[in-house]
Amino acid sequence: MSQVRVRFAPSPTGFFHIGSARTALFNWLYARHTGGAFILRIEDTDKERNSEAFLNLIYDSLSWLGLNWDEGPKVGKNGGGDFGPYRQSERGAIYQEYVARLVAAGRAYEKDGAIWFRLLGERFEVFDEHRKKTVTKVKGPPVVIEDRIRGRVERVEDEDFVIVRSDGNPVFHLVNVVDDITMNVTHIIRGEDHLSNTSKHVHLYEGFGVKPPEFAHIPLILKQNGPGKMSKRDQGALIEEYQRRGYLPEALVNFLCLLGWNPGDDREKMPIADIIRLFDLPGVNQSNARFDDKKLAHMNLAYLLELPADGFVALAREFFQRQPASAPVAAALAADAGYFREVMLLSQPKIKGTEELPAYTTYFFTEDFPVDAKVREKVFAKGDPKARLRDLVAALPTFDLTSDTAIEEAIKALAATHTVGFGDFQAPARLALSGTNVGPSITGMMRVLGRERVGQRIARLLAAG
RNA sequence: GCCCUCAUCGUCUAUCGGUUAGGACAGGAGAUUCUCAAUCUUCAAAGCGGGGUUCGAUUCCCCGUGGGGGCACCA
Repeated sequence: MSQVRVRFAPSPTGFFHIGSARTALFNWLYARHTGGAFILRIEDTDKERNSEAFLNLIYDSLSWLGLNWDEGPKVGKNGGGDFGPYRQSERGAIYQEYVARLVAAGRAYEKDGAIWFRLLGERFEVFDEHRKKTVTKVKGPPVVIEDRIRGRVERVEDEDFVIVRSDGNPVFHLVNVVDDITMNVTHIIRGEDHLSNTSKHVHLYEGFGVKPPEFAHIPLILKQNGPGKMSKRDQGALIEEYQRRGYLPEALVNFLCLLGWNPGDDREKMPIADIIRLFDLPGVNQSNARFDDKKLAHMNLAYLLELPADGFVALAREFFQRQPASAPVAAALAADAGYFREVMLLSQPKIKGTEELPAYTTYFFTEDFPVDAKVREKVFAKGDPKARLRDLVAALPTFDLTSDTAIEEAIKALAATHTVGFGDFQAPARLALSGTNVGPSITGMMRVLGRERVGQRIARLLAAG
């Protein structure tokens, strides 16, 4: 059995989105599972819509997701593999040669300046109601595709089709097939939206006298609200967005695997090594899957929680460095990495995603933080918060602020002497220190902020009202 | 309009003819806690409809219905 060779063939005409990522992922998984080669081929024949920025986005997104390619642009020193070049814009001569072969064999002909592929079979004219014109149909046997995921699919291709436009540019179907032939691709794993095109492709293979590779058409990802498949314009569709929001690529990859595939049991969160081991084409579902950002967020949370301290701090640092409007944080980051670290570690078990970090931690980095009026009203409506704050300020100099447990003991002792509960101190103190009622443990906040700032903030709240 | 394809809780899915139809996310309730999360317990929630085949169909076949995709000198 020869080596498996799969490819991912995006065109740099737009943002890199979830659907493309999953197609790339399934190809990559299959290559890694079988010990085959994962090829990246850039389909940049559409000169009008191509852009270098989108091309770089493809490289960046794949790299971020951890989908390394064995052949393709940016691999090695010369060209990136033995079957290059890997950008269609550099393969014009190859296409010309293959078209010439078809013409020589009588399987292609020129008409209206374009070159058409000739189907075999009886030909007849018919008026097409839908297109309102007379077309030449060809009566031939159906193309039979033994798809590795959908099973047997039959389809009749009944009209000759253009393979080279009148401007000289070859069309997608032609270049796609020629590239797959010349790159020795063994398995074509692509979205179901290409299933109907496959009959054209099979005819082309036959025209070239080449046995078609295996086909595996994977289900599409549907947008979570409204009808249709997910496209670049849909909410949550862009890989770039998750990158910017500080999602963990491992979490996104794990989530994407579960859209249309499962290990056969109840396992969901699993290391990539396990996924590679268990992934196979027969395990891929046939039905389309709807994107669910809640489930993705949950997966991200699960990965976030088990991240080691250093990893989380590094992630937080990267995230804040990308944020444009976080001057106080940036300053703190530069001035006191230790303090930044303590603040972030306080937040790790509490937040659902890195993107919550700014709102969750601003008051650690500035004295100029807002006080939530509603929370304030609520806190002041119960018990005697001012008395508790005065007690706290008075006792503060005697507190051991080196550990959370010591602080907890101290507050409990203080509460006991005033015959009130821990909560009577917790709520007003939290309001004073953070201006709100959500956040890390009050003991952790006191420890990290330090005696001086804790005293000042409580005093400030007391003075204000 | 034509062609292809799919069909289990709201969502992602398990079940390869016989199950109290299981799990996860989301939702409800409770526990715990120093707020909020997390965590744990728990509740509610599904086989699109109609015909077959079979002792027995969610599972196999057919027809509907519904969803998705494709029908270019886009990729």
